[in-house]
Amino acid sequence: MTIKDVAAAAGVGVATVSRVLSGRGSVSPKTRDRVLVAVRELDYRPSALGRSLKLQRTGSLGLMIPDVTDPFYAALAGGVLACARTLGEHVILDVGHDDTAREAEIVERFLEQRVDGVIAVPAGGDDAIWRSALRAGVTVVFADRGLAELPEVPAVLADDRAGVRSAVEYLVGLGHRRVGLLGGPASGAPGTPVLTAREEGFRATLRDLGVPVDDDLVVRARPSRDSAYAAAASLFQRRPDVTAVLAAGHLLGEAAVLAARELNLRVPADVSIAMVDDVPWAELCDPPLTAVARPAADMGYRACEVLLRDPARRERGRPVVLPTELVVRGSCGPPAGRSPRG
Amino acid sequence: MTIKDVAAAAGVGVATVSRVLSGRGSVSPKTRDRVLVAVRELDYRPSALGRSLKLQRTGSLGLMIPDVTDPFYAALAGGVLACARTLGEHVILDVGHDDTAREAEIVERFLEQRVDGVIAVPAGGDDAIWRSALRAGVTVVFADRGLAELPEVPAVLADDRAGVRSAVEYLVGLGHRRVGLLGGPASGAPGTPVLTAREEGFRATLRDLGVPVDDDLVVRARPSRDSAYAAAASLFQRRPDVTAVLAAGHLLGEAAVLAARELNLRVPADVSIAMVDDVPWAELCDPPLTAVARPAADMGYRACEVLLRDPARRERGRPVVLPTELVVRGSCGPPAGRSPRG
DNA sequence: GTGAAAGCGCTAACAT
DNA sequence: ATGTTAGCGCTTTCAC
Repeated sequence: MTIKDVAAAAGVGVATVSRVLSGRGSVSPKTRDRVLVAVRELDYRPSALGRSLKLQRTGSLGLMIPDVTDPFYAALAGGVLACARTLGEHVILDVGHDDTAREAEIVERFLEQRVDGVIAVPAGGDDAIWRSALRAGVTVVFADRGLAELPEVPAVLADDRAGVRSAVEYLVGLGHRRVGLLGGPASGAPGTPVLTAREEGFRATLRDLGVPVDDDLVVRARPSRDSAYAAAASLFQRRPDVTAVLAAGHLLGEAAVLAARELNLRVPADVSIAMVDDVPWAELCDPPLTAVARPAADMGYRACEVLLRDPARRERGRPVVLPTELVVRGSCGPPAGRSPRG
Repeated sequence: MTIKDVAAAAGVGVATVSRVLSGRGSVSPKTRDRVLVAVRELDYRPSALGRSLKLQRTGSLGLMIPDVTDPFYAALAGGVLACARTLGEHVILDVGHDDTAREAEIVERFLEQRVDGVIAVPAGGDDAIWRSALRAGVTVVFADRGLAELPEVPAVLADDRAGVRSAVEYLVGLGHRRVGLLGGPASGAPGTPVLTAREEGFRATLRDLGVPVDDDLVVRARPSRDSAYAAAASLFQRRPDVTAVLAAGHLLGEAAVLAARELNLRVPADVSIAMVDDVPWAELCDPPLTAVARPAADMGYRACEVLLRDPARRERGRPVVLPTELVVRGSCGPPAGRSPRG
């Protein structure tokens, strides 16, 4: 079924069919109807392939996230889908697993597909991919993480520094003096400074509040559940004097909760726990976890908007920074110390 | 940058370039190199549009799930992506939110995009969409839910009945006699018999075990958090004598946990809770929740395989049924009764 | 081994 | 108001 068949069936030229279907140009009501009838009769569906080829525009955008299974990125993807829908675009999704080689393949594919734009949560450490995309003429927008090497690529970020600050201020306000940070790129490519904003925010806030920063309380995990758990458990064991810990991501928060439970530490009686990323389980935990909510869906939505309808913002490469919110629940309380080994 | 430019730059015909790039046909090593050099020089990337148009095959498949944000469907999507990757396809993702009108739009778009196939978790109640897709010649595979009206569409399902059975047997084995079911389409379109397999499995198992089925203990919620919570809370309040409850989905499980907590019911001392779907938070709960694990990622992977490389299986419409597994954690114990109103 | 040319389905400029 | 046609970028016969 092609436009030709419809034209033949309706006894008109292909241009006319195109005109009635696209609504552009003028056609007499009579012929319009004839065409419409033929379309229904033949169950005709215009091929996006033909159109895209002609128009040099596919109506599709590529979305690359590290992992669909991660509730944060899933929410981000949801935001992108919502926005894309309102703008009449569809989205090609793929997961890079923070592996630059894989990311390169994915972006390459996006380019071959001639997507109208790309939204990506980049692993970092591979500006080559993105430069190549830029050279090819696709517009790229980063979400959740920006790349310092590529200031020309607009980014939509959460205000991590402020988020961490609010959490640390809350903890210190509760009376904590020895608060640990469970950090490191629990998500993010190995070796990249992805999460340093959080660690920096942590240190800066402590400093501002006049609380001494104990480097021994700042631990970094590699981006795996095992590593996160090991980091959390070792922190709790090595330093029975920590009264509060801030996890710089939901994987790390999960590890903290699990490790505390395993070591029979009561939360918040023995140790207070807070984390960055207000994922759904935070509320189901017992006690429910205090968390810094980053607007994942909004970030996705916004990134899509910037990509598709904000050329102005796109030009000047200043990132869009969205606010975070501290959601206080029951996992933090005043410090009470604990006997060594809980 | 088109194939023409490359041909010109290399001083050959476009056919030769095509041959080199596709690896089909024969070209002398000399010309091959010349072409390859030109390709790199010009940073040429073949357009999937042109190729797809010619080949009548896009290398893409449409994936429609109710919600990316739902950990179960996110995992399913992950499985599809993994399989698609190995088969060299890319996936266009969209979310239907169990709204048939929206589903229709999405499928329509898939068809216009000329996807090679569609994987969908259908809301049900709209076979028109799917018949139209079938008529258009696209292969469709359902995942997670099948449509009775469309037995000709292959489906990849979890063995819900067996899963529920294992949970009920476990509960009854623990000594429970008054076990409630939190059911209804907590996910699934309103009014569809989507979850009835679980309810049926529940009743059948109880019957087989010689435990009387109390209809009053079987409650159905609409697919929203609020409705699920209301159903759970009202069950607990109305029937202080229930000693165990099986939630037929993770949204319902969440509601059960929250309601129990709100009503100060201790788990499992006052009431045992188990649920269908072993989502990540089940392990983070306190106590960790016993759950029937359905292989979401496998289902996605399998659905993709069936779609792309199992024409045989596709023909005979028997669904692929994947096994579930009961993951026993700490949320269930022997019944102990509780004083009215917890 | 290589090139010319047809054609995939569509839109838009041009002609009528 | 409507038909004819070129051409979007590619693959693939078919000649040579």
